Amino acid sequence: MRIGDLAEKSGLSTDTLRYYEKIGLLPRALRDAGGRRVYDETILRWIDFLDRLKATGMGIRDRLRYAELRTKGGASLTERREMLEAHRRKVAGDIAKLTDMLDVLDDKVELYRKMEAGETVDPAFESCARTEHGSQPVVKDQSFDHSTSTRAPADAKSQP
Amino acid sequence: MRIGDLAEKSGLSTDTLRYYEKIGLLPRALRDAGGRRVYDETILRWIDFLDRLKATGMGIRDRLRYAELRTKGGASLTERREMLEAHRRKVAGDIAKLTDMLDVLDDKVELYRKMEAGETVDPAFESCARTEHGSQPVVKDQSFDHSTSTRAPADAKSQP
DNA sequence: CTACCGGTTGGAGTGCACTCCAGGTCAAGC
DNA sequence: GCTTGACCTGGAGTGCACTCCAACCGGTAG
Repeated sequence: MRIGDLAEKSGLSTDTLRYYEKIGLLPRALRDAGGRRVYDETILRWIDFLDRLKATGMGIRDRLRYAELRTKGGASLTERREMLEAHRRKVAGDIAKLTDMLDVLDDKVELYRKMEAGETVDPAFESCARTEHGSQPVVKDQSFDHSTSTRAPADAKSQP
Repeated sequence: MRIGDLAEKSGLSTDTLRYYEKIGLLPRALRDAGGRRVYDETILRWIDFLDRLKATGMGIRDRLRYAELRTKGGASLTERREMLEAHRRKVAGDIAKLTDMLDVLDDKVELYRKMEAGETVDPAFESCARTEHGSQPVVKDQSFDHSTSTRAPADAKSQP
């Protein structure tokens, strides 16, 4: 498999694949007689996992660190596990944040619908969209880190 | 309230607040006799909502568009609602993606723990972490857009 | 033989979202 | 009166994550 095929199968551009190799996210590829990169299917698993780490908000630095550890083999298992556990906590926190936002959006959409229909909105509830006001993380889950969402002093309104 | 106080209350830096005003995310603030920005509390609601849009992955362009619509008042209600509905679909998709990733991470952490404990992993399951394999979105929700996650051809393994 | 396609390299350019800085103004406290 | 500190402006700089480009090379089809 050459870089074009891999690009197609992985969904990344050839430029991105070369860039990833340059910075060390992908191992240096074997070359054919003409100096062209040759890949086997297994690389797809790694790319797929990298992609997931990225899609779930892990920055390039951490992905790089993880890739680096991976090349060191078994000795790095513990550190890799710790990285994944830390990422798991971040992901769980993000899910909670997004789930909260879903409620906020639903309320706001509801309000806008009413206003579009010409209903007069009680001044006391004008522009009101239920926000955090201490809503507990919705994910029923033990190892969960709220540190990322402990920030807003729970203002209950939001002007449209 | 001057910009320093607002920075403290909102969690944004004074530079960011001025930058937001410059690009139009925040309305041009009133000034005191000395030309300094003066804010009232209501701006916090707007900043808070902007912050949520950002935290849930809305880019500055769209936030800008929304802010622009907001200044146009009631005539823009429908478009604003449509934007929020589109964002809701994105957020719901993101939650599904993150929830999938949670499972992947749990499996990988589990595997690493076993390997750390010295258990020999069956070669057939070596480096195996259950991935998507068609897991339905976990969010029990009707108006949901999978378009963002219809991408990977479900490769079941991922080299650690 | 040559046109063309897909690959190679190093390096420059892009877009986002800030972040920092120089050089200046203003109001209040000592 | 002078210092201090918060604020002002315009513009430059930063970090991330690509993305594009010029100039070149190698294999294959017509």
